[in-house]
Amino acid sequence: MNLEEQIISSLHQAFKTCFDHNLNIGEISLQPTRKDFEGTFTFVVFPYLKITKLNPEASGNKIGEFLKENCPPVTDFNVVKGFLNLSVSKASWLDIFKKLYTHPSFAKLPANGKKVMVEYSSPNTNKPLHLGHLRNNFLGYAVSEILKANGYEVIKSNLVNDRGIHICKSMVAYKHYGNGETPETSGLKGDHLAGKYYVIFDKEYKKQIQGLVENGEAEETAKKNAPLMLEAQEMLRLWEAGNEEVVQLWKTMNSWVYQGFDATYKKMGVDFDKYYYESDTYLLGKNIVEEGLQKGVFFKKENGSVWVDLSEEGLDEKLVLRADGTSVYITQDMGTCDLKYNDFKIDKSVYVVGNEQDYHFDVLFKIMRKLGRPYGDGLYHLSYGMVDLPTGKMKSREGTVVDADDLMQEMVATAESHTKELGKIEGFTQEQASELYEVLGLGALKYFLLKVDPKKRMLFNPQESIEFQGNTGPFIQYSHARIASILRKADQIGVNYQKDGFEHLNQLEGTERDLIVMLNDFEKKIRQAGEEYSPAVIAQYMFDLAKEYNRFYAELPIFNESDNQIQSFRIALSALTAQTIREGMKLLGIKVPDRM
RNA sequence: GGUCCUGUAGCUCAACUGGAUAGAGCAACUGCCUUCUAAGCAGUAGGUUUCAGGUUCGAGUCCUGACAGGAUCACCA
Repeated sequence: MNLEEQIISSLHQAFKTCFDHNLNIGEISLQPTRKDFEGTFTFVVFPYLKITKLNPEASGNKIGEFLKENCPPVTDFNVVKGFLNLSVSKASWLDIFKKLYTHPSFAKLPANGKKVMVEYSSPNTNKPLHLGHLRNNFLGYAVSEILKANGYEVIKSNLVNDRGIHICKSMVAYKHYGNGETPETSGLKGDHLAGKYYVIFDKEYKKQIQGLVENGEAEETAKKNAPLMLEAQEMLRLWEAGNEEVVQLWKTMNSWVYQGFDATYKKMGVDFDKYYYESDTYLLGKNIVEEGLQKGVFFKKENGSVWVDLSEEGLDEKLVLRADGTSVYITQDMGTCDLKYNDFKIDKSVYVVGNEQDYHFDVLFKIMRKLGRPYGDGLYHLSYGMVDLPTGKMKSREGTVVDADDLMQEMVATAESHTKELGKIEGFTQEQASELYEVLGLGALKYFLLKVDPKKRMLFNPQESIEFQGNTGPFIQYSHARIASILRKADQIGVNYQKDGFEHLNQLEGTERDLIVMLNDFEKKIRQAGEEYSPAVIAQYMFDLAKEYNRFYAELPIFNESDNQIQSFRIALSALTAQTIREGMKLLGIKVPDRM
């Protein structure tokens, strides 16, 4: 039983004894005491006045007295209005510290025997990744790590959108204007090469439309009849028919793109356990349409198209199969949904996809539940908001996208110049230095994108994201490096801080206590982040923890402390903080340096 | 137009899910490097939580209605 549970149990007892009332344990909750008041936990008595039949002040006092007498960790209390503030003994905090410090895997909850798949990234293969993908990838990776820490077995998957009209556009443009260019001859990363031709397609296509319009065609028909568009559509048809030449070009260009993506993923520090390719899955789902018809979940219209009626669920009728019997987007998503389950027997399936697809996933999940899938309740759309630029929305065709590779490179370069300016890397080898720049640059970027609640749209201001002060990744990394420095020194001069150097300690400063309180919260934060699928919870916690540590660091001496026990305790407290920062940042996919 | 999301300090974000005097960072200003990393710490200033009602001991949080921004409503993906 942890401290909070212990106090809650005593509160339960208090109501029984003082007011002869059996309070439901689950209904009792404590909240942190506000900084301006004495105490650590606060119990709000307002909701219970009908039970106590006393005024708020008297109720608080009566319960407080009981706890002081009967709950050993509670040493004191005060009542302000209806708020009962509880102080906890130093010994309890020291106990908690010892427990955390000697607990080998405090950052991981026990396995719960459940499997979850997290699908994220899911790129199109016609262009390189951009800023929006960065948010997606960092989120997906971090949520996977967080779910692992919550005891799930996690399968990270990537559903690659490798076929369709978009890649055909790149292929058509390449055929016309490529002159046999390859990543090798052009010096371009494969994904950037494909993207280059996607842009060329759009440019030439627009010229053709303009030409047609000038010849008197309406814009609508011009868009449909432009030769390049017709050619792309024909290419898609040929691809589906298995035309050898087209398939060959498709394979070649996609393989270039994958090489490019691999490099980008590596730099981002994300990975996948399972790749799905849409070229393999796009025909799936038709059998489910059949099943749905038989079960009466779907119905057929006169022209042969198949629909689902979700009006009872507050949505509309939705098409699941075209009149000509071909699939739509949701058809294959139904199929892939089953495929994932059949492959891994997962209990939960998380889709990290932007909020512009809220409606689509709402429909998909409702359909799968209507069909009675065993994993139906485990389907979750982790919907995240767009990333805006100060100049407005990113539009790939207008060239206002922020390229992922460029941005990461820029962040690393900024980290480098900033670090050199501060002149703190004496004695670093060239290799160590560039490793540090990577860690800092990417740490800054990841933290910037992860600290915001996923579901909110966010503004990406290049200037601010590059800041290294305040609520940033490097600030947290810096706090870790400071501690690492202390530990090096402690090892060097032979201070024992492993377990028993502070066994008989019986005093505790306020900042030390505040730090322990915060460290003790880690498990709760991991749980909350898992329940809410929100790395932002961890990010916020990391910042608060680092800030608390820096306060401790500034206020209290360590190596100038004359009392050996206090000294080794402070070093141990620092070590535990470092470990918590390391584990927490790992959940965000951010590395922490030992020196910076 | 229907549906959904968002609206908090000049800017970027929090607020433990209904609790006390709404908190951080950036930007501005003031202190602190002869103690362990100043990428730090302490402090000052900055608010009618978009607006109007309602629910109750108590509302940034819940309900209703405005207003603003965004997404979506394809036999596209």
